[in-house]
Amino acid sequence: MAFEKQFGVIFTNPKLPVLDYSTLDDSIEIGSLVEVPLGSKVVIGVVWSAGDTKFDHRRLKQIIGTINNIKLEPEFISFLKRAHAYTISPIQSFLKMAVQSLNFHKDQKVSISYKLNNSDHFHITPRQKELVTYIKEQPQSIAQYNKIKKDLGISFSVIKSLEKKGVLSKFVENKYTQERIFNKPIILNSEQRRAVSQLRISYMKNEFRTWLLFGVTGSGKTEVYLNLASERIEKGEQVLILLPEISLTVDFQQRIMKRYGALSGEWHSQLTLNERRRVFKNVVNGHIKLVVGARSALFLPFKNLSLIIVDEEHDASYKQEEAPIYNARDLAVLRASTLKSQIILSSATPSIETWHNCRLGKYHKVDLLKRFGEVYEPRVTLIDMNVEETPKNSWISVPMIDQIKISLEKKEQVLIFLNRRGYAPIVFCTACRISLECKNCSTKLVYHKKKNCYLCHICGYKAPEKTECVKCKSADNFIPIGPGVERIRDEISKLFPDASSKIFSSDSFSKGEKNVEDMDKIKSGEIDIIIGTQLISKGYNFPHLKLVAVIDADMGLNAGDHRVMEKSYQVIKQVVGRAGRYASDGKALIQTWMPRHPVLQALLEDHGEKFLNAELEQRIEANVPPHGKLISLILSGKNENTLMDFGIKLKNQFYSLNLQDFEIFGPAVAPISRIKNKTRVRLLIKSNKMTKISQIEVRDWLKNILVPNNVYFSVDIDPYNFY
DNA sequence: AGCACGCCGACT
DNA sequence: GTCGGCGTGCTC
Repeated sequence: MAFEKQFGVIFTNPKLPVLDYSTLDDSIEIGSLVEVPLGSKVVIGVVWSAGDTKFDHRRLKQIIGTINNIKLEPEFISFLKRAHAYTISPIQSFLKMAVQSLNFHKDQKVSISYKLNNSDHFHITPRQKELVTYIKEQPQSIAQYNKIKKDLGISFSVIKSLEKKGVLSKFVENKYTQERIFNKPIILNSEQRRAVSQLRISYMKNEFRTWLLFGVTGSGKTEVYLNLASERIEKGEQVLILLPEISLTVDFQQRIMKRYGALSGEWHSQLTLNERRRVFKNVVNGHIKLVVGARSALFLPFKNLSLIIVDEEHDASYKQEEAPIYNARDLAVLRASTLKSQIILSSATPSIETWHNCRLGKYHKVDLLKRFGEVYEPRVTLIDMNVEETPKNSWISVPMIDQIKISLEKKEQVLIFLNRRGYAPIVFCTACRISLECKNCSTKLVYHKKKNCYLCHICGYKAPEKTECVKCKSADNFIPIGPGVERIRDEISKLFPDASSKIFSSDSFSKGEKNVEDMDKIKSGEIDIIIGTQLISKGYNFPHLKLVAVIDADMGLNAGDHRVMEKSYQVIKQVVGRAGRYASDGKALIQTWMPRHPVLQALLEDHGEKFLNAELEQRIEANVPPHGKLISLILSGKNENTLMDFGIKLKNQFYSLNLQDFEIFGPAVAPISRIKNKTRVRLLIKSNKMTKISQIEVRDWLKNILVPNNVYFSVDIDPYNFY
């Protein structure tokens, strides 16, 4: 007997409230993924709560049905709620990330394969024999239907009759359900074994800790966590590895393939809808045991996730800057805590927050120490640019040129690092003394020589080659100011015309097969000089690289926020770590105008821990995070007056909360005052102490703010950017 | 977010 | 009189 039940359903649209629906389906319960009618459309929702009895029953519409019988686990729902409570971004936005790939209306394509069972059937026709011989030669005696048809040109009936005889069996191939070979463990050194066993023991004691796996580049952190991952996977549990960049997942997949003989589930924003659906489905049903992905993979509804790994946990790419604004590393810790599972944050240059949490005893540190003769670190030399001169429009100093020359003569690979895409960051009209600006933002356009255009690095606006100066309407007086990687390459080509070079940045290296090719060329040493932005500092291994040359170490140090020291140290340390991982004579040259600066001294002395401790002390003294807390409020919209009015209203409301340890700054027009043709106004809330109660009050206040229709309002907890 | 409703000015 | 601008409010 089915009784009508009533439920509240939540949607993926933040503007929609929880709405009530009825159902006769007994299998529908809280957490069920459903389709419901809404207005004139059918939308996806999640059964969220018991129904509201006050709502007129006669007006209820019925739930159409569940989607593939998927039900979100209570643990996962609780994670979404906590993510919402922490970030103050609408829970619907997080839900959207969890179910965004569920366009199940279109049929999913599955590739059908056939597997050979026994090849010695007595009665067999010539065509059938041909097919049997063919399949025998295939790996694991499995062949895809499409491939059989293409290679042999046989008809489907041949396959069908063999299937009837029991020679072949149908096999719905799923590259994730392939049998895995877990018997290729890499031999660990004693340091790695110690780390693995420390983490394993903690796991077996059900301690559910957050670990920082701390070790220099090349100390083998990856092997340590892959070892632990294997143990979980063998038990049938799921493991998630988060990586900071999409481009890394390709490289990482090759590594996984080598080790496990199978691919892991891959998850990032560039997947096609079909791939996305397939991975989603197999994560939900538990077929995919290992997921390697970018930050959004954190919101996949795993069936039985038991270990999360955040590789390069310090990386700023984990911070999503668009709504919902969140830091995947922090939310990963949150998810692990709702799961009651272990989480490993891995880094050679940990973030100050994580370091702080270790010192407080909230997180636990496991070190991978250097072992003499196994891990090499390059010798760092600073080049004082106050002493060295470079000619106009060149940026490589004489000592650096000399070293590059020596390396090239020895056939050793060189990496030149400059954290700036394009040819020149500013294009200046000498007649009018103004520079080219973006049409939609208050930013300068960057000249890209290869693409032959001017690009806005904030909104992506592209101005064509023949763009004119807004004032004199002429394109004849433009000169490029300052260097980007493309310009450095020009300089390199002039200095070393015989050397082959390749630019490595998000422009030249985004997706597709050419990447793999280029990467192979770099890895094989075919390319003499790599010129790269910070993309190159992330996780790649270059076996032939011996010299790293940093063009401008001071670039990041000019930004005004509390993270400049940390960020500069991390990126330079990571890029320096690319050199000489496989040999003892790796070198790093760093050009700087501030050789006495603590960041550069820390790089020179190579005292990572000392730097972290000193930086943490300074933050505490200056009352900035991780001591205390920052919350950015960002208002954007067409009309600056409306924004300022709303900003002032917010400020007054904040004052009436009467909080002791909090201050509020602003409203003020943001440093980048206009993005995508919307004016931006910012406020900053700062707490001097970590008073939990006040924090909750601020959060509760922010959650209930009524935002005017023509204002976009976003809250950034623990901001990274202040523009 | 969509979409309908409705209030007001401009125009075949 | 009718068309269409967009501000307001609802979707169970």
